[in-house]
Amino acid sequence: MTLIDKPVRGSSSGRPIMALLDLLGRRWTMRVIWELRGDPLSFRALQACCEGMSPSVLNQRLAELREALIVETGAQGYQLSARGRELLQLFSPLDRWAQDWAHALRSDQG
Amino acid sequence: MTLIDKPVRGSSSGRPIMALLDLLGRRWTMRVIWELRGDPLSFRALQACCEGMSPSVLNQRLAELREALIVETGAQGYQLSARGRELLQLFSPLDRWAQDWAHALRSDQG
DNA sequence: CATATCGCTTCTAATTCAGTAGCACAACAC
DNA sequence: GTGTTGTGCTACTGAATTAGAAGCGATATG
Repeated sequence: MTLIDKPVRGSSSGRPIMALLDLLGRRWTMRVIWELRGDPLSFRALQACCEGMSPSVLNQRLAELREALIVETGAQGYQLSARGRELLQLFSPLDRWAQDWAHALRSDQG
Repeated sequence: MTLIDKPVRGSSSGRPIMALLDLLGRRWTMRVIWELRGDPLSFRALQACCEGMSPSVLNQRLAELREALIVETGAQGYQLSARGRELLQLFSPLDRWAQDWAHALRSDQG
């Protein structure tokens, strides 16, 4: 039973996008992918990047991301797989969007 | 103190992208945005779309997304704001990516 | 009046996450 | 050999988040 077929947390539809949204909708998951956008990082470097997130959760996320073939372990530590870099590129526009968004929030509420 | 300025869960950097990743990295958040890609949905319709997610959590997510100006309430129920639809468009390629991904996972593990 | 549907609240239990301490291993110095 | 340092990672307990069911007040329809 693969990661895709088994009933995903909060989704038993089996549709890949639901499985993906569930995977990404776990605390720190997108952040970890984001932090691996550059050079490979060691476990402890990743931990430091993510403001000291718990090693237990980091290890869990890394296991999930490795099982999902998004992250792999290389000689210099953890890095995105080719597929993972593809996914990251889909996120790249988020950075720009987030800046506009922050500006709008400040105008609206601040 | 705005949503952007206050120390975001797991991030005190104040960088918009971190605030965004934190917001999206909560259970059901991306799923709710995804389910609102079409017509407006009522509270209970959204709940049904999301396989019966807890009304307490749904209400909490809707409040967060409204505060973030991503979701708004219209005559026919909840809908994405213009900004929210922009964000959704950044997600659209995810659907395609997820299908390739599912195929790869099945080849690799299934 | 009764009935139904709606958004939403309240409550408790289950799950997940946070945070600290520390283990096992390897690479170095001595 | 011993000691030190750094690594990936585990184990544990308490805190935070989520799940799940029940139901309230409001509105609409008969």
